[in-house]
Amino acid sequence: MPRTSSFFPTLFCGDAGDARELAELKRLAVPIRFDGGQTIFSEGELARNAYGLSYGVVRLYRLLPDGRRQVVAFALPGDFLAMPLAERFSFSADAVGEISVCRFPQEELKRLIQTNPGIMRLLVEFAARELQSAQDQLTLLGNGSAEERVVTFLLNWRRRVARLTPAAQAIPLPMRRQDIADFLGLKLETVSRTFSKLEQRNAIRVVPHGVVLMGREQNGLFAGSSE
Amino acid sequence: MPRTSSFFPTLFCGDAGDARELAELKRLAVPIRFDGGQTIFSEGELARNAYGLSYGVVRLYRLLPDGRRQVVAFALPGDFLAMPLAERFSFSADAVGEISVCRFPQEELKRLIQTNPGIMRLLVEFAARELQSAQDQLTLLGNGSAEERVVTFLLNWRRRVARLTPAAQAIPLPMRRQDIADFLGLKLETVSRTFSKLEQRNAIRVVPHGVVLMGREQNGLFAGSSE
DNA sequence: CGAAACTTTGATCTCTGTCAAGATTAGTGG
DNA sequence: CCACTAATCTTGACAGAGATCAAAGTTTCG
Repeated sequence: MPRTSSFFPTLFCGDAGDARELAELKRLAVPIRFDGGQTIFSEGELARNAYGLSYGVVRLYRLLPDGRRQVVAFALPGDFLAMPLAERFSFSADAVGEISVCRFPQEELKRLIQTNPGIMRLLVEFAARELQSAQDQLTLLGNGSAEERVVTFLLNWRRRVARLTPAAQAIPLPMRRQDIADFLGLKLETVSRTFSKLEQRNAIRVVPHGVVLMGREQNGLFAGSSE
Repeated sequence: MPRTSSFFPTLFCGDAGDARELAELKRLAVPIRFDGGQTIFSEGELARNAYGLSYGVVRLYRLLPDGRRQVVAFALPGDFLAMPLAERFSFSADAVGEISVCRFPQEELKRLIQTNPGIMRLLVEFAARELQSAQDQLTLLGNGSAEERVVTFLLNWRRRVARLTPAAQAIPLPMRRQDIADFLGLKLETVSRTFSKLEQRNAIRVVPHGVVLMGREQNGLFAGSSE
């Protein structure tokens, strides 16, 4: 699993944000660790803190009254787990395997953002990227067959993971089949069957905690999500 | 159809943004009209201009290589048609019936935004609202039956329209069945059948360019989108 | 008035969901 | 370290919601 720079402020600012702004952000950040399965925050809760991911994978999801679940996104290091500035969380977040996050006191972060155009800028860009990624997902759920959804998911996931840990033969899939299913609007049996079918066709190989994409399975199916 | 304040800058700023910022925004705005069916901009195009909607309805959509279409959102007065600051449009936009927009030269708008924290703030909030609305839609497409999708669409649409034109017995539906279908990830026959089924059950009445919701059909199905 | 566009309705098929049983993996305690 | 249990994943059989194909009805507009 991604073990890289491993500090949210650095990852979030990238090369942009000037040194002073980065320093300010670091000053507010409180590092915290969570075990797999633990909940960082829940839908509807007052957003006293903001969270940025340093290490690991987080699933962001909504629960419907009748128990159905929609995984809205999987967060990776460098992502805010929710838009800061929002009054309340509009989804829940929990750790997929062990993670580390940076916690920011909401009020102070707000002040920091509103007085630093550079950070504000990064935030708008982050929001725009998230929005586009959500629209990609929308397009996928609105039009794609089970196979298209799974393949597109794998390709997008690989791209995102590769950015963090360039080397890597197999694509790590730390989340459960159920998580993937809830992300793709399918049932877990369908996800499982689709994996099997792709494997029989030698398009992928299913390994313990991931998959290996075989021969240039570059099915450019749907526009790739997030940037 | 919505005939209200009818000027984008005013609608966008609401009560927030101070007078000077609003004046600046007005100064950059060039009003333009389009007929129904005309395209304002297309996916992939360089974003030389930004557009804000003053009057009418705009469908924002993506086309897949094989001709399938996903309507990503319907814009109403007060909405930006796309995030300013983006280099290129990530979807196409065309008029549903007659509309008026404000066109802004991208570069100057960018400068205005980056020097006015108030406007920047409004923009972040707009982005956050759009993101949440996209996630609501995701949840709907990932979990909802045809009927849930249609009912949720009607309720959300009514809420948004009501904000602009408070009085209104029937909910206006200026878009085509095909547009609704492509928004909800269904086929137009399914949308049509679902309308018929709801009508037989006396939940709605289908009228020439809209529907009337009958007796408290307050099916609080999914979290209501956008804000 | 008449043609084109749009909508509704019908008949059938298919993909995915549902229900159920096995197989595999992970985790625990002896 | 192994046996045993619980959790997760895979596979099978069947059913159903929505897609597809086709035709009739309605509205729009020149």
